[in-house]
Amino acid sequence: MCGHGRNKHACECQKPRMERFIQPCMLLLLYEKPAHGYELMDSLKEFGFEDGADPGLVYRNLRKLEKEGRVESEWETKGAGPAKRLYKVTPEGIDLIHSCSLHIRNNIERLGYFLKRYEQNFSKD
Amino acid sequence: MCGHGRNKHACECQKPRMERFIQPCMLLLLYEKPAHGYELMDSLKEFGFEDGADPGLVYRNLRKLEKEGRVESEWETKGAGPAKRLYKVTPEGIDLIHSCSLHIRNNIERLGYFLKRYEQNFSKD
DNA sequence: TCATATATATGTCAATGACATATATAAAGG
DNA sequence: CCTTTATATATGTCATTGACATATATATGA
Repeated sequence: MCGHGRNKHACECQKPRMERFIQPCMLLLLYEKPAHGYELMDSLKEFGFEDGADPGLVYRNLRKLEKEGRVESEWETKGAGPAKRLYKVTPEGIDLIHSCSLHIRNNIERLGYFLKRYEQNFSKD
Repeated sequence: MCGHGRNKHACECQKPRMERFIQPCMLLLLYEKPAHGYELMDSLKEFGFEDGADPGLVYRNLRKLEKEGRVESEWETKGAGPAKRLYKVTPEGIDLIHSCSLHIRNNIERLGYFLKRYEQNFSKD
């Protein structure tokens, strides 16, 4: 089975990977509330990353975003469990959220155009 | 400059690649009318592939789709210019169009959810 | 003490896309 | 006739990305 919600279906095609979609999602979550990677893995479910996002993806993207100055972090040694790195968005990160949202708008338009054209060919009216 | 139409903007983030989006677009075009690669490169503009799609992408995807039985082709030696390969969609290709359209619906939902949440944070009301 | 939950990090491989380049044919213009 | 351009297909190479596996360490609870 593939997909979720109303669109769950037996799948014969490859899953679209939503490439790079994880980055704006992580940034938006961090904008709403500073968090550490382990939390993000879970809250990314809200954006459709089923079963929680892959740890490798999350941590590597966090480090990449930090190298680019989009987020910054500090170690939290206090509290329960092993030390965690608390991430916050920087102003540059917020800029990235804005420009990503424009791309996402574009993509919705393109995908919507595909669907419209798809339905012109296949809808049974 | 990045993007097109209403959403054209000065870009500071990486271009989303619309990974695999080219395949359903090619299949839908071929469903509407059998064509050869060179034509597709041009008509993919309608789906937002600016300046026409990359020849490498188009031809490699055509060969891949043919290997998977989603399209079939025959050489056209007649007519003007060098020999061209005329591609048609197979029933398996049509199945792929349908399941891709479900994925695309999912993606629109996910992207729409991101936008909604983005606007909750940033719209200036 | 042993298993489990929390937390971060890296290794490896395949899929994908971007860009460059190779090839051949035909038409058009000088 | 020769050169340029348009048509047409195909491959080479490299970086990015994602999927999956694995390594590591700390605290908690049974």
